[in-house]
Amino acid sequence: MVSTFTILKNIQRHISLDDREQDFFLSMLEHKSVKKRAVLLKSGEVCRHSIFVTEGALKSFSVDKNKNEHVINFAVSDWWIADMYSLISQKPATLFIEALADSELLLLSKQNQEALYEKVPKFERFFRILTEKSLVANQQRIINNLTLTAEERYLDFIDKYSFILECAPLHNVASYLGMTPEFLSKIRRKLAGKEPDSSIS
Amino acid sequence: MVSTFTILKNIQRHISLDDREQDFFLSMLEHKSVKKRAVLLKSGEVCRHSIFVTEGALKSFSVDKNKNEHVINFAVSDWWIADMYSLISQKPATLFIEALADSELLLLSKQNQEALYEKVPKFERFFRILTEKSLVANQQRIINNLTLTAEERYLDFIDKYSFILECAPLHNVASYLGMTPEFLSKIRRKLAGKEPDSSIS
DNA sequence: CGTCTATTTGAATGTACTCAAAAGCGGTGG
DNA sequence: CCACCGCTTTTGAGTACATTCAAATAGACG
Repeated sequence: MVSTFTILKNIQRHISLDDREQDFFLSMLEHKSVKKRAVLLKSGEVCRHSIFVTEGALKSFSVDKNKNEHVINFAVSDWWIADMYSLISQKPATLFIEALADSELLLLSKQNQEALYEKVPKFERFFRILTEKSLVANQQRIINNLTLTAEERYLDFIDKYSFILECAPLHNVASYLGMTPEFLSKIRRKLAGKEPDSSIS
Repeated sequence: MVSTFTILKNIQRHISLDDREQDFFLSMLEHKSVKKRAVLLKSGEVCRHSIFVTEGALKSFSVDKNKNEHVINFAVSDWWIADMYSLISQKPATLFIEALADSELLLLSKQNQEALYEKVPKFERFFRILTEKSLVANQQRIINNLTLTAEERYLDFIDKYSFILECAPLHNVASYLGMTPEFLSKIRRKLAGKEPDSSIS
C-alpha cells in the first residue's frame, strides 16, 4: 500500500524500526476511506482511535451551548488527530471530528496503541515526542490568543499554515483563530487593499 | 529528605519503581531553594531543566512587544513546570519562570532526563503521560478562551484552581485568563454583589 | 511609618461581535 | 446547459464586551 509509506516515514522521523517492527506496527492499523463531511467522532461518544491522515483533511471542533462550532484542530496529510481527552480517559468526547475533504485515514485503536507500548517500547518514545510537539504548538496558540490581535493571529496563521487555506473553508479558519467569519472577512478585505504583494509582476 | 517523598509519590501515580530505581531517580535531581521573585529562567536563555515544585509556587510568562506580561502557567506543590519549547529544542526560551513565593524545587536536567529514558525506560512512559495530561489541560484552556466570556472563564478558574488564588496576585490570574486586571476587578465586584454565598451564615 | 506594589474605580474608547441581508460559488438534476 | 439550491463569503449598521488611561485606595514589607 502506498499510504503506509507515509506513516512509516512519519514514525521514523523520531524512532527507527526494523522490518519486523514495521510489519507489526502496520498490522495494528486499520485503513479507512471517508468522503467529505463524514463524521469520525461525535461529542458524547468515546474516542477509540488515534487517526493518521494519509490524504485529505480533517477538523476537530467543539459545539458550545449556543450551537456554535469552535474549531480546535486541523489535520492534513501526515498529521495525527484525536480527542486526546477522550482517548486517554476513555470518557465521552467533548469534540467532533469531521472530514473537510475526501480522505484516506489510518486508525490506531487505543487498545493497539497500548499493545505497541508493551511489545515495542520505542513507541512509548514516539508518542511522547509527538505529544510534546503538540503541547508546544498548543502553548504557542495560547500565547498568540493572549498577545495578538485578530489581524495578527490571521497573519501568523497564513505564515505558518497557509496550506490549510487550500482545504478548509474560511469560516473554519476564523473559528480556529477565535474570531467570527464576518470579522475575518473584514480583515482580509483590509489586507487585500494594502498589500504590496506578489500578485502583480 | 522530606521533599523527595512528594516527587516519588508524583511519579508513582503513573509508574511503579523499585528501591534501586527510586534511588537512581533521586540521584538525578538537584535541590534548589528560592525566594519570592527569584527568576529561574529568562527569555533568551536555554531552558535546561524540568522543575518540580515541592513547596511554594512558580509562574511562567511571556513578555510581548509592549512589555506586557502574559502568564502562561502556574505551578504549585506537586506540579512540574518548564518552557517546553526551549527544553525540547534547546533553543532560546520565549518564557520567563519566576517564583511567586519562597519555594523548594527539584530540578531534573535535560541531560539527566535523557539518561533516565535510556536506563529506566519506564520514565519514557511517565513523561508521556505527564505530557498528555498537560496537553489535555492546554486544549481545554484553548476551548475556554474560544467559547467563554471573561466572567465565565474566571468562574471556571475559581472552580478548578481556587487554590492558586492563595498564592498568585490577582493581576497574574487576570493575565492567565486573558483579561486586564481592571476588568477582573470589575467582574469580582459584580459577583460579590450578587452571590448568595457561604459567607454569611 | 513610608514606599512599593496590588487592587479598585470611573469615564472614554476600541476591537470585535451580532444581526440581517446580499452576493458569490459549486454542484446537481431537469 | 441552465436553473436552482445550499453553503460560504462579504457588507453594513448597531452594539457589547473588554481595554486604556488616569487616579484613588488598599495592602505588604522593610
